[in-house]
Amino acid sequence: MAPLSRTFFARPAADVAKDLIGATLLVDDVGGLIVETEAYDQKDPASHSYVGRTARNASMFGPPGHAYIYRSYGLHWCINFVCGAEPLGSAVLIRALEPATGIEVMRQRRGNVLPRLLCSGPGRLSQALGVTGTLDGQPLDRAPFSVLSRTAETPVVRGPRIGITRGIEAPWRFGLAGSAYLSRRFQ
DNA sequence: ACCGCGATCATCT
DNA sequence: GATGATCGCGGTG
Repeated sequence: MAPLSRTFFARPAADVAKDLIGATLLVDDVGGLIVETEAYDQKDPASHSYVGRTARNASMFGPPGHAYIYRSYGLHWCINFVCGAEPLGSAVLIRALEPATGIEVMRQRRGNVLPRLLCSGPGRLSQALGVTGTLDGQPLDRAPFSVLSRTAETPVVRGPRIGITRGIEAPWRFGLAGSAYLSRRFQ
């Protein structure tokens, strides 16, 4: 598995989101296989970048291959990979992982919960990997991050995104077909 | 299985 | 004062 290069991320968000399925995300050697993603871009009414650059979304307008991390509902952290060429303001939300390494650490952080609930959701996986706002804007090709390319061809399914009230029709959610670690099933 | 709700806070009206 | 790219729990069918 090779680290994903910055050029990998310098493409439209939907392309990156699809190609991230099957890749590996680690934070300080805790993480696993990416099984669910969603794409957001600046023209998208569901996107944080839709209203233009603000203090919160500044990382979305920075260089590709960096993290955009925000707080959700005042409680949870969620991690995105900034991507796209011009125009800026696009990112991929990482929604679910299949846990692979550091599972004991995940269990300590998440509480003694069923394995399939460790990383099945953007807030859950951020908690399991110890992701907080201090990593917002940090590059993905350096510690503590490691994002590694997938090793085999991967069957990808797609559908509408979850938990949004605008842009609900766009099929910009991607998943590993048949995975038991999705936050919700497709179709 | 589905539904409703409370937690908690940055951002915006 | 309301809203959200969420989660976990407790109720009901």
